[in-house]
Amino acid sequence: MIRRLPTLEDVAREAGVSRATVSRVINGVRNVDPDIQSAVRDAVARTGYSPNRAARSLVTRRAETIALVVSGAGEPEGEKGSFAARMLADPFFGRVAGGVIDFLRPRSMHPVLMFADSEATRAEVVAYLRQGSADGALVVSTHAEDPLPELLAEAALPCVLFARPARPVPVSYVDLAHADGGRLAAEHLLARGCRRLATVTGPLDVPAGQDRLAGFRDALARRGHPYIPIAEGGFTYDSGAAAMARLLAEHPQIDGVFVANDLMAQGACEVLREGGRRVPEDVAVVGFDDSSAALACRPTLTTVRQPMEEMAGTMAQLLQEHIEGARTEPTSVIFEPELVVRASA
Amino acid sequence: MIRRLPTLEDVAREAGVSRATVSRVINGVRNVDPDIQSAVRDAVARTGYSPNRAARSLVTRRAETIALVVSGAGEPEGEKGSFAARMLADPFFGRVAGGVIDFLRPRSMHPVLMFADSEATRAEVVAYLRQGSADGALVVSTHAEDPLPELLAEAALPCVLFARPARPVPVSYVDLAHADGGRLAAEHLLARGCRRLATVTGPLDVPAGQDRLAGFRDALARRGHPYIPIAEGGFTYDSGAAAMARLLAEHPQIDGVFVANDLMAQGACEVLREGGRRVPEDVAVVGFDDSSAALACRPTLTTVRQPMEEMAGTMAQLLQEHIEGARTEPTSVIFEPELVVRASA
DNA sequence: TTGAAAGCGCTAACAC
DNA sequence: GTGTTAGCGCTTTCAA
Repeated sequence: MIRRLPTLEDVAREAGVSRATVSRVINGVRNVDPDIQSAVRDAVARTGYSPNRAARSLVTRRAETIALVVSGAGEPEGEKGSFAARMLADPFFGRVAGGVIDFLRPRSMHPVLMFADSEATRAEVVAYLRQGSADGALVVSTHAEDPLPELLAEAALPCVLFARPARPVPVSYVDLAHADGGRLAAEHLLARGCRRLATVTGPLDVPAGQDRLAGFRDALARRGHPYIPIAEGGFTYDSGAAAMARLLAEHPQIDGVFVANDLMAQGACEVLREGGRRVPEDVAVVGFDDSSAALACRPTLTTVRQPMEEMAGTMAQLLQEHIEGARTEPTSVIFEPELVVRASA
Repeated sequence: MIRRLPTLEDVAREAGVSRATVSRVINGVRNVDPDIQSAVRDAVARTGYSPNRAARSLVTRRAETIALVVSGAGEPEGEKGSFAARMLADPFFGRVAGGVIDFLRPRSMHPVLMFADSEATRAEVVAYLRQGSADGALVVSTHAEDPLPELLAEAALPCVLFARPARPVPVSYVDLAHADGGRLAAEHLLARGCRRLATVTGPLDVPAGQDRLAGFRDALARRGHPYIPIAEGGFTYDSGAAAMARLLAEHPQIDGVFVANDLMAQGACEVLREGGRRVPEDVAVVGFDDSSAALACRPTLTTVRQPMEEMAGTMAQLLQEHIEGARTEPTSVIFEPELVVRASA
């Protein structure tokens, strides 16, 4: 019995052929005699061989690994925990990661999880890719002005973003037609009879926040509602609750509100309830994303669905094409949102 | 300008020294003249060199990567999405992953995320480690009778489990003194005056479910409460709601309930509210975990805190020791729970 | 269709 | 304290 792990050489000897032949069989290259093929396979089984990834990567120059990176600004470590912990607790990230993984798994690939929220950690991401530890990156930015996409683009490293960057950068991305989502929300609220509308927006320095608001406003303006009170939130539960409270204090007559994501909508519903408003009887609420928060919320949220798993899958697909060189130009793929009607509006 | 990435050779030439010397500087090996050190560093900066991971791994036999694997039984793909998506949405997993990442990050390591819920995917995990793609595995099992720990142990692959396996396996693990947690819950409920207690348990085929129940029962028995109605749940929101409904139907007089995790407690609170019970005035509720669900729940949950980030950090630490050979025998580290009093009890 | 041989970029003896 | 050299295990021309 050999004490080290079996190598190609061992298998070759066992099968009575050369290393090259074993390699061909393993990699499914044609032009190998069927008899020899099965002899090799037997030898592989007998020796319990499995190819050494490092050795293979060294010559193919492929890590067969991709990085899933969550990139944010360097926020203070709140009591909600580290950046990584906060992101992992966010249902939005969960759906994106799930979509990526479901695309990768059938291909026997597994993502490396990275969190970047400082210059040092961003540099680490770039270094990781440069040294060939991963072939490309899927990046989810949580903030406007995130410098990572540019760093990656400058280094000519394959990457695909989830959502359009705030400033133009020559990289591929997948995104949602956020404005259409805002319109959907406006039309639904109007259709159910709401007349005193307001909105809790996302951060107004990121495209998703801006576009959802723009679409909502635009649809309302076209129906004769030129002015809508707004309160800006930060896509978190707490910020949604706080924004709702402000709105309620200044405009107690509100009968319908569009909240730019589900997590904030959950916070808003809570504030509404504490303020003695029934949802949807007194105030109808429409959320955004259709994340797990939409179902966890009481009442369950009527929301604008973002097909995140699909978007994430496409993102991974695009990255693979870039890595393989099948696609060289930056590409964007935009998905359409869909209204999901539940109890809150 | 060279078109390929710079190699050690390039840096050596640039600095006028040998490859070995550059390697020494890069790896911080002593016995290098300070002048030469800085000359090398300059050359590294000038060439923009970064070491090729595959080449290094090939000779060091270290991937400098660990796998974070979530292992479950092959459940049908419910409408809640794939296995990966479900796990990612679970606040329990989020805290574990966050803890692992926070341990790894300062060490410039990044975990590879793997999900195993079938024989094929479990084999993939084993193969991944065997081929040296990762040096070890951190495994979180979601089910009793998970065969993965045994597979890993048999292959002598470094791994550490989160929670004691249902059947004894010679591997290291971190865990909580679950029974003590159950006791804490019982004492708190009794102390606040509850006399008609009940409990929603976790799955009774896993140690965590059994032990929490045993501790709860034990503490009550010692105080003269020999019989407690129970309803078994599956650690999910829905199962908690369903179990609570059963309990309420059969024992409408209940005035206090210990629910074996926060997610189920959230579901239980919802059922209680729908059933016209005020929490905690009519029925006090104590959860378990102190996950994000505890804060999201209305009222906020009084719960038994599991220091998961710390446990996860220790798990990663143990794995590193095993990988480095500093630790060879299976080890267990048990943490103590703590009661966190909030609004629900 | 198969084999021989040349590296991929790096580390680690070993020699100086 | 530094350089020389021998591989690590694999893929891939190039010949046969």
